[in-house]
Amino acid sequence: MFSKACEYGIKASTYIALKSLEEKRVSLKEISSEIDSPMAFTAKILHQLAKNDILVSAKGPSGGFQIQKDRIESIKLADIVYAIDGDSVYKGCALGFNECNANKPCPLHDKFVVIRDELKKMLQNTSLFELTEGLEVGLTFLKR
Amino acid sequence: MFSKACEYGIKASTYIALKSLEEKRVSLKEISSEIDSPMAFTAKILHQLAKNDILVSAKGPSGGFQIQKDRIESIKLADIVYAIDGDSVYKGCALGFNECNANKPCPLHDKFVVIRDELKKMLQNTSLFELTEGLEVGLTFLKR
DNA sequence: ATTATTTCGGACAAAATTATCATAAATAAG
DNA sequence: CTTATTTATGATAATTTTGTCCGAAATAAT
Ligand code: FES
Ligand code: FES
Repeated sequence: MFSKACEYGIKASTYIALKSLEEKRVSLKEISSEIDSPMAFTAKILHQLAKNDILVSAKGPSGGFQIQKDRIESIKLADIVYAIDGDSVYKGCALGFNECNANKPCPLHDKFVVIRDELKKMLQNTSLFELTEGLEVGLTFLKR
Repeated sequence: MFSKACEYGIKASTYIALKSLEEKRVSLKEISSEIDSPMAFTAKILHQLAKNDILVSAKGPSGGFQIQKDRIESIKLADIVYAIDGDSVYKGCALGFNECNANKPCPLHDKFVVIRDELKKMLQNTSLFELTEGLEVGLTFLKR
């Protein structure tokens, strides 16, 4: 469904959000340990998210990554997925046409669009804050 | 969403179904031309589908692929996807855990399961026959 | 039987994705 | 200013997915 990069991106963002809620900045090392992801690969993804204005990075000792507290509620999953995987999730054709187009649809178009739109809605409606809620109370997990 | 292999598999199966409705067997060459897919790669996918009892293959001159007419309605997209991509579409975790498990869920679990189940239902309810209907009347297409 | 055609099957190759490594750049702290 | 720490960046490697090639096996037609 999502690329590995995207999965790491979502998990990392969620963890950073969780810590940012208590004003803490977190290092790459801590992040990749907490979400169980390859460190260097995660670094690139975080860099990508920083470029896309989703999180803030700081170099040097006591540096790390953070998300502005007041944005945790307004940053949606869709923003993260878009920053990493682009719009393929929203515009992609089920059967691989370059672009989904209702004027020259693939046989699966009608039924697929319904699902894809629900996925889209879900991603657009789910904020980073929501993802942290279950984590805090030990109801959900970022690694096993 | 689906792998390339799966996309080709669905398109090929749909085309074979379309021709099988008029008792025609179709060659690999014709198939990959009609769905615009790499021939040798398509061959492997068709072979895979034949092994999984979704279509019948015949070697030699005037050989090719066919689907039993009386099964075109009962073969569902889910069967094809399963034969090629396995159960990852149905059991996969949104954030990459080995298996989705409600007892130790990822932060996206609850919202993701809803979408995944709808996709599952859609695939289980959509028959190969349904996909051919639009094709016959020029409403849908297998290539652009 | 021979031949032409077509799927089967395995080895191989290319491309994309995922992951690692080494070094540079920034910066906080002493 | 120097040093230690941490992100940034580009090169490289491993893995997976996608795609190609070629000969083997089957079989229909002559
Ligand atoms: S054209 Fe294929 S999903 Fe819309
Ligand atoms: S555990 Fe991640 S989707 Fe169920």
